[in-house]
Amino acid sequence: MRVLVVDDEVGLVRALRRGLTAEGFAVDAAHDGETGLAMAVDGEYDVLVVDVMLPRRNGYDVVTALRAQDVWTPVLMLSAKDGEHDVADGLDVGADDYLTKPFSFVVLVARLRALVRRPVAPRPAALRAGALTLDPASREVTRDGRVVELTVRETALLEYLLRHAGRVVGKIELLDHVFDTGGEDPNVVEVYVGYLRRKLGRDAVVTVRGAGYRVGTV
Amino acid sequence: MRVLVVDDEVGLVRALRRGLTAEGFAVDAAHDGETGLAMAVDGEYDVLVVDVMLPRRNGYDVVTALRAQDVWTPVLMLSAKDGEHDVADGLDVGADDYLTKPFSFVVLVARLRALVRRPVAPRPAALRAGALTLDPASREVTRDGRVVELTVRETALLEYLLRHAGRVVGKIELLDHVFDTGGEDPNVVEVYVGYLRRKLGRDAVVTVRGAGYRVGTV
DNA sequence: GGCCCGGCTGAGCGGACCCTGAGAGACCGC
DNA sequence: GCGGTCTCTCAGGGTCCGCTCAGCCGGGCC
Repeated sequence: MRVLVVDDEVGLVRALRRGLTAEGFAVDAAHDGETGLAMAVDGEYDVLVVDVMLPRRNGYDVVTALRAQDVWTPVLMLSAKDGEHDVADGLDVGADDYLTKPFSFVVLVARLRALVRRPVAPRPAALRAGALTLDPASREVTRDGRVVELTVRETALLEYLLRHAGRVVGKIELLDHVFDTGGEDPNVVEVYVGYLRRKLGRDAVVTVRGAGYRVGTV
Repeated sequence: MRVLVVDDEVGLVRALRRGLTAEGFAVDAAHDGETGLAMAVDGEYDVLVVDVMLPRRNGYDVVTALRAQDVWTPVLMLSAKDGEHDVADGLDVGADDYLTKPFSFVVLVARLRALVRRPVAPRPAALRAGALTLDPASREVTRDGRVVELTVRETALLEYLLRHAGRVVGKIELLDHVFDTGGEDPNVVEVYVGYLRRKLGRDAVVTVRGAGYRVGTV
C-alpha cells in the first residue's frame, strides 16, 4: 500500500514515515501543496494524507484540484485543532476522512486501512466465443469450463482473435498486433495457431484459405 | 446520538448531562475508568467523552483497552490544563480529539457533532483467498487456520495480492505499491514471492510467466 | 496425373524469464 | 557496541518460450 504524506512539519512527517513503514506501508512525502499535488496526480498512490495548512497551496486546494483532474485516490485530511469549520469544509471538498491534530497514530492507521479498502474495480467481462472464454484480468483461458494453460504469446493471439470474433483476421494483421517481430513472415502466425489448436482443440480456430483465421461463429 | 461521559467531577458531569441533553444527545455517565470501560465496550455509543484523570483506571488506559478490544467508537479526551501528560502522550493511545479544561461548551458540542458525523472506521473484514487469510487490523496471516509469522514486507506483499485476488498483478505494479525502493529491478518481487512460498506453501502464489503473479482462483 | 501454392508441423536454438543461495547494509533491542 | 532480524542486491543456473527453418501435406488447376 503506497501512501503519500503531504505536510510541512518535518518532525511529524518523519514520525509518520517511520511508523507507517513499520506498519507495512510504502511512504512518500511532500512538504508543500504544489509538489504534493504533482506527486499525487501521476504517482499511483493507494491513499493520501494531506494537511490543511500547507505552503504554496493549502490542503483543500490540493484535494479540489485532484478531483477536478479525475484523481479519486482516497484522502485523509489532517486539520489543525482549532476551528471546527475546517472539518465540514474538508469533507465538502472531497476528502474521505479527517483527523484533528494532535491525533492518535493508532487511529490514523485504522482509518487509512479503512480507506484503502476501496470498492474493487469492476472487472471487465470475460471474452467469450462458443466454448472458449478468456478473462483479461486473470489471463485465464477455459475450454468447456476447463482451464487451459497458455503461454503469454498464445494468450495474446487468442485474445485478439476473440476481440474480433466472427470476423476473418488476416495473418499480416495478426503479425502487426500480436507479434513483436518487425518481420513479415506470416509463418509465426501459423505456428501459433497450431499451438492454440493443439491446446484448445482442432476446431477452435478455423482457417479461411487465402484470407486468414476466424474464431467463433459468423 | 448516544454519548457516554466518563468523568469523576460530579459537577461537570451534571452540567454536561443537562447541556448535552438539551442539544439532543442521550447521555450516560460513569464516574471511574473501570465502569466507563465496561459500559463503553458493550454499550452502543456513538461517541465517548473521557477525562484523562480518573479513579481506578485513567483515560489513556481506558482508550487503549477499548481499541485493543476492537471498539472504535470515536473518543474525545478531556485533559487537565496543566497536564504533565501532555497531548503528545495521548498521541499513541487512540483518541480522536482532545480538549483541555476548561473548555467552552459550544466548542465541545461542535467537536462531538464533528466526530459523530465522521464515517466510523469499521473493522476491516479479513482478506481471504482459498486457505489463506489476512486480518488487516492485526496483520495476522493464517494458512489452513494455522497462524504464520511474516515480516512486515512479506505481509504487505501478500496484502496487495489478496486485495487483487484472482487478478494477475504485474511485478512493476507490485514494485510501485509494495516496495519502497525507487529502483525498477523486479528481482525484489521475485525474492519476496519466494519467501512467501517458503512460508505459505509452494502453491500459495502462482506465477504467470511473462505477466506477473496471482493469488487465489478466479 | 503432375504441378503449384498456401498452410501445417516437428525440430532446434538463442534468449528471456524466473528462482534461489549468499551476503551486504540498515535497523533494533539488549 | 553487538548479535539478530529484516530488506534488498547480486550473480548463477535452470527452465520454458518465442521464433526460425525446412520439409511435408493437401487442394486446385492444367
